[in-house]
Amino acid sequence: MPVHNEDIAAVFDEVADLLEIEGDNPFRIRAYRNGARALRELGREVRTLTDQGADLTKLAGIGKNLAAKIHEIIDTGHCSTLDKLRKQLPADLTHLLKLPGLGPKRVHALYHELDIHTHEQLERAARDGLIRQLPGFGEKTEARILEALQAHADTGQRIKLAVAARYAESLVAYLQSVRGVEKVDVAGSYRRARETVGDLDILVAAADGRGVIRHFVAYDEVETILSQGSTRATVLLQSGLQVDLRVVTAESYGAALYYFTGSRAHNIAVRRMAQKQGLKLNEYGIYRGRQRIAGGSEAEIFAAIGLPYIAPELRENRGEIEAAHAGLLPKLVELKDLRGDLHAHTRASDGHESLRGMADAAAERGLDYLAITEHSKRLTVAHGLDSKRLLAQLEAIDEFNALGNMYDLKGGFFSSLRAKVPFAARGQYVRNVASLEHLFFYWKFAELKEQGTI
DNA sequence: GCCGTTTTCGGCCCGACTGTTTTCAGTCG
Repeated sequence: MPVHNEDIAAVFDEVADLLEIEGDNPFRIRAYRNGARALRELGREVRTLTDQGADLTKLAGIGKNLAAKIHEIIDTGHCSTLDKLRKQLPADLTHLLKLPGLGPKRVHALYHELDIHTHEQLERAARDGLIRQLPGFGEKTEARILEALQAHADTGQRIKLAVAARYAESLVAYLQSVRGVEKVDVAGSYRRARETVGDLDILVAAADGRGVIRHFVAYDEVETILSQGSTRATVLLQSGLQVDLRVVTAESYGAALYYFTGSRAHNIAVRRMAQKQGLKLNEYGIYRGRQRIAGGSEAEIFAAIGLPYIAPELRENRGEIEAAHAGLLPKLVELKDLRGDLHAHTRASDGHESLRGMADAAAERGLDYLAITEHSKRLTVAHGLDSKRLLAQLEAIDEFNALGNMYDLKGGFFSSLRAKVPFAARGQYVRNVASLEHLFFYWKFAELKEQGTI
């Protein structure tokens, strides 16, 4: 049976969970979690490395011990450390950790005091009022456990970045309208532009945190307030999306933005770096002793720790810090780098603009070329072009192109026979890049035309 | 359990909020 990185990472995570419940050395636990993350972010199968006889301890976060366990899992399909732990503790105990509000200490108490290791047992005990009797637990905790069990089915869902953007943008607009708010940003994985987002981390600069937070929790779409203090609050929206808000003063804004953009792994690595320089980095700034030496902007933070600016999209501790040190950070593709659009429709099929309108829009966006990719006659609902109309459009395109640089489209217009990708709405045109097939159709079409075949 | 510009031992990121306490442990991000 093939063993994938994810399988081994899951073993390490479970070992970490069980060790945590047993109250083991926190640093040993962290080492297992770091090992799991290293495997998930490796980018290739560790199995191919072992097949090649590579030394796994060369991987960051993998030492002699974890390397041996990886070999064991690949060779035998088992991890003796996990097997041993599972004999001591029921395997399903780790599921309780997933419930918000239940950490290792409480799960430990629930298991050792009340022999609880399943959701069903937990629910029964909570309903019978047994949980509130445990030391460190109370009525509220018991009630929250019941709530968490109820909500458990629909938690932990990640949503696509574009969907998150809809919630984020209206929340940002709302917060910007609150009096005293100086700046608003969405941090976290949203700012790092990950494909999916688990929750929204919103940062606000304002002198009066309490006032901002009062407005925040009163937002229309807020369903539940999970916590509310003077500098932070957490809510659930009606959609189930969790939103965390942090409020800091303007002088700490850069440090806070950096801190809450993460990723966690990136933060830990950079803090270590700062520590070695005798500096302390937290969400309020960079400190030498008690003196704050930076904090207002991210640029200040990077300057203070001696790194060039690292774009949020790169902050995953996957080599970007080393690359920054070496001056080898990659140049990211930006909107302004986009030279052309290889998929566009006009009113001739199901677009919303004329050829001229599309050319104007392309020129306005600074594009060099634009491909018009109408539907073929096969797609009647989209008013696809038959050969006659297609030829007429080609003529029109040729006429436009003959106008030279009037539109400043260096590559000009060109056409392809059909588009398989759905129509991209105006303003979203950068999202769709035509497949090679479109180009193929274009070239072939041009060739046929040159030959006089069509 | 990992790691090393204080390298084989002794460190390991840091702070806010909640609930249960009566000064703090547990959880979370």
